[in-house]
Amino acid sequence: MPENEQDYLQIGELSKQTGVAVSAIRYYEEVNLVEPSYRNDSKYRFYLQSDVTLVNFIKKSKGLGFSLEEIKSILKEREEGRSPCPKVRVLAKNKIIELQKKMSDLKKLEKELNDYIVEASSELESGSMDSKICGLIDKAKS
Amino acid sequence: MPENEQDYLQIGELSKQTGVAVSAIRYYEEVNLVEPSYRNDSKYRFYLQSDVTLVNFIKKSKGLGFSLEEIKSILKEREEGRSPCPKVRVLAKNKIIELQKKMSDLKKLEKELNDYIVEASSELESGSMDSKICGLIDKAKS
DNA sequence: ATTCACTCTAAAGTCGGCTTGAGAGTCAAC
DNA sequence: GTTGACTCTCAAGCCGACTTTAGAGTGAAT
Repeated sequence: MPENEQDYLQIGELSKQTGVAVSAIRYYEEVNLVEPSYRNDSKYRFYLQSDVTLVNFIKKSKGLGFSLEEIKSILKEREEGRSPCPKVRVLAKNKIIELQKKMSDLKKLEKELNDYIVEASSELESGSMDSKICGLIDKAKS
Repeated sequence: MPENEQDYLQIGELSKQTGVAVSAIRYYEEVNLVEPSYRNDSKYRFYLQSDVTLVNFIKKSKGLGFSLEEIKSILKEREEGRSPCPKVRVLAKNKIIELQKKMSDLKKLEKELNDYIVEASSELESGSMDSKICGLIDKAKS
């Protein structure tokens, strides 16, 4: 099929160019995320340059918190000729909302801790720090 | 040891009051996170009211993305009499930074998608959408 | 005395996302 | 023609955080 094997990457090269382990790339194939564009007689996988981009896309998306299943569904949409963008945008929006909630919760926790530290050091001065060593845990009502 | 068993919660009650599964609570004991304050002759676990707060703290922290190990280290500091706050603050700060990076990456992705959609629809009008069905993947360079 | 909900332990299973191991084939260089 | 780096498959192992299963004991009510 290929004009010329030099135009293709072997799995090790793809791994090097993306920083994704060979075993992981093989795993992506197992879950139908990345297929080599062909295999030679000795079953060696050969990839296109565009697969570098694809694997990088997977890597990036994973880093943003998408699961391989989510990534797959995006890719499937594209395969089917539909633009994946609306789907990606929904996923991205949800992820952003999720992260925003976490951040605001964390900021609340941080503020509680700051408040506590102030409290604690004034109590330290007045010499009665015994019982509530850290208000933190008692504040975890929710 | 206890004055009165009524003052204590059995594991099912603790589970109900926290919304954390019985099996999960037993697991927390296995990894030294939550110990029952005593056990009766038939090995039943009995917990203090304060363990409700503790389990809720674990639940909350987990929700914020802390691992059980991280939570344990916070709790250990407290046990050792040191105030866990500095540690918690460091962990919280790191978590916030992590989330901020993810959010900014997601926002970048979202923007790329918006840009792409504009591009795509103008290309649609001009009638040449063939090759780059979605710019998304080709933009995943990083 | 029996039913029934609850509890116990120990071990195995689950899920996602891989990695590791074993054993074998491939390929270019010396 | 052998070394060494690379590739292959298939199966098993690993991590965290649990859940599930199996079999047995407990405790209160009927």
